[in-house]
Amino acid sequence: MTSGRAGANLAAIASALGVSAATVSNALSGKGRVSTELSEKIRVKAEELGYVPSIAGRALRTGRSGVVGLVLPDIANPLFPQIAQAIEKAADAAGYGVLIADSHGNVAKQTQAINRLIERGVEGMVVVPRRGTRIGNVDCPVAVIDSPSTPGNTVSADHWDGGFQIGRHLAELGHRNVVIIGNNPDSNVQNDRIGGIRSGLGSSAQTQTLWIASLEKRNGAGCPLGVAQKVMQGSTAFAAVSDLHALRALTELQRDGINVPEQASVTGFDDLIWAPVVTPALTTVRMDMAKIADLAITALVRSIDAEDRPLSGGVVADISKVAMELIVRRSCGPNNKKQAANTTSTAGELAS
Amino acid sequence: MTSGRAGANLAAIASALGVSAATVSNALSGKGRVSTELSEKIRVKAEELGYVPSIAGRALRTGRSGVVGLVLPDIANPLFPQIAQAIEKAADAAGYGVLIADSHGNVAKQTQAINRLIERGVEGMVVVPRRGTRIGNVDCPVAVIDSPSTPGNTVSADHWDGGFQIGRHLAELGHRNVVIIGNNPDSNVQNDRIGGIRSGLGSSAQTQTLWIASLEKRNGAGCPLGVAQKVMQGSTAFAAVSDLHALRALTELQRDGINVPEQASVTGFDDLIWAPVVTPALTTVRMDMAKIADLAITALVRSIDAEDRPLSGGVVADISKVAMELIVRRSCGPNNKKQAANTTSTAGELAS
DNA sequence: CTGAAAGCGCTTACAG
DNA sequence: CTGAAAGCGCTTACAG
Repeated sequence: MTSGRAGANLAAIASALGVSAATVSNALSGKGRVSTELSEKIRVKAEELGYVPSIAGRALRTGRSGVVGLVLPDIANPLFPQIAQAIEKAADAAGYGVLIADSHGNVAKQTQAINRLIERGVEGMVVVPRRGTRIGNVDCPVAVIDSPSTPGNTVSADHWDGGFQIGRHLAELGHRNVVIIGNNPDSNVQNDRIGGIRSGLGSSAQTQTLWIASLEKRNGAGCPLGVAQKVMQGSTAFAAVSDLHALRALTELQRDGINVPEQASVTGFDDLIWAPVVTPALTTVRMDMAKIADLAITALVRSIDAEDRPLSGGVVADISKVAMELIVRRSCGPNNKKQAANTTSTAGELAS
Repeated sequence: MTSGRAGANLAAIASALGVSAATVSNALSGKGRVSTELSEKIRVKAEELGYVPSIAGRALRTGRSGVVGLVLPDIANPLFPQIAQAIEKAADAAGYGVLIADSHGNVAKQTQAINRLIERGVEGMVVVPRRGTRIGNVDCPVAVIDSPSTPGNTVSADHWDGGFQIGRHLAELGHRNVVIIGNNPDSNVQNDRIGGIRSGLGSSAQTQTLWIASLEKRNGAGCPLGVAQKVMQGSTAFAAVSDLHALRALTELQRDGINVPEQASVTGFDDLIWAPVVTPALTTVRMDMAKIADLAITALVRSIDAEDRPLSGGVVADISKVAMELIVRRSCGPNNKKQAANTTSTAGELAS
């Protein structure tokens, strides 16, 4: 906040023009208390001197930093880049800069990250909480992006509806025996998605849930999911709560000689970067990140403006859930008994 | 930068204790000009009042914002999360906050992003430039992370060496006919990697390069790479310059009935999140992001300290390239003529 | 060891 | 329409 690396400050412009700093300030902020001609002269001079306003000076005077924080549980998570990008864009449009913080690791780190952000003077923050964390008692407005079923949530995708769309799509393709693949049964987001999938499939469908975390605890990280076996046992579709798990299922099926989508359909979630790239391309569901970010930032800014330098901050209350969009790609085909039976033997030949 | 949401500022502590603000400042900054007992009393009082120093006040006085910028060409790129995370961590360790900026789109956006960062008072910035961009004439120290062969580069992975390790590994496994998969021939990073791969394979190997961008321009986005056909024509390995392209090749091979690694090996680059998760797990090469980030931030901070509020900034000069680490996983096996010949017919059956 | 004073750059009532 | 003055919170010589 050295401001004038380029040298000029308000006073410099003022003295160069023989006017007061107050007038320069008024002219540049365009509040209209200065004559048009003088304003114009000041603007030109400012440009000429390469004037860059000092955020520090302004912040000190107004108590506003023009910066919000973004707390992410794990920046390396493949979904968060989308969030970060959307938040940055929305914040920028609202005139705010974005300071990032990674709550990587544990809840203590999250609290620490939040505190550091406060020390750095953020006016508010958007936080994507760690699993099972409640954000309480933060000294500034907070918008929480999590899951509609999480208390204190501000905005999020309608994960349940996303699941419902997937489930309905599979049902329409004729799938009646579906394996749902989740990672962690403690995740609100995952449970919302799974609930939606089940509901979308309808009561006539058989479902079972494969929890990767439990499986890996038993068999070691990176162990096979055993999806090919599920196909032998009659399952015709795999609905994963993330494109990452869908990818895992897809490649394991292929490696074991099962044709996707002829013998088994695979769906994911989130439209991650590889979804359109793999063969066959993944059917998935996408959240409208831009909209979520807009809502989060709008709510945050409203709260910041409403408070207008109070002594206590707080959590912005529940607002809305954003619809998800189904993206149908080739990994998902009709359940065709004859073909499935047909290819089982071929698969057998190849698998060994 | 409202500082005292919690209320207390230096003056409040001072008057509560009947001392001067200067003394409080000295005590809290620990520069040792205050008696131990008084220091302790001040520290306790500060804690009690929930004192949070005003960055704005300090910044205005010292001319230092304690913030650096991070400019990324596309936050949604799967590799950048790792960069962002590492930079955030390194900056945090050095006492700096990180303001993010996305130069998404074009070069004009990049310039604009840089300017906005300057307006926000960053003391320096780390930039991962857009392809083919030179960063010049920025009003603060800049560390550039790109490729050793890019002029003005500050730190980066040794992409050539990473390629070399991949190439040598494939050569040791007996591969003599390798397809290199790149995206864009204009990328310094990709060219470095490809040069390394060729060199690692040695002069006895036949190589050809498949440029995805050109292919897609002819055949449309998401078109098949035709990798199975390459196998029929005698290629036994595919070395991609990114795990994303490796994944594309892998799934396409599997979909076309080619067994990986028995009939063809596949390697990637960057150890992206799915590399260990797919079946077979991808052999790849990883950059030491933590080290790269440390070097970038160290160089940046040194430059910031050296300048100590000059009128001109500039680019931190060339420094170093960081070794890459080969990660061998199952996607990569020995070239075994007999087995390859053996499975070709099976592949043929399935392919149609 | 402690304090009084000045000043970083800005904005905002308030006077004129 | 324009200006003089005060003050946001901090740190840093300088005196004592």
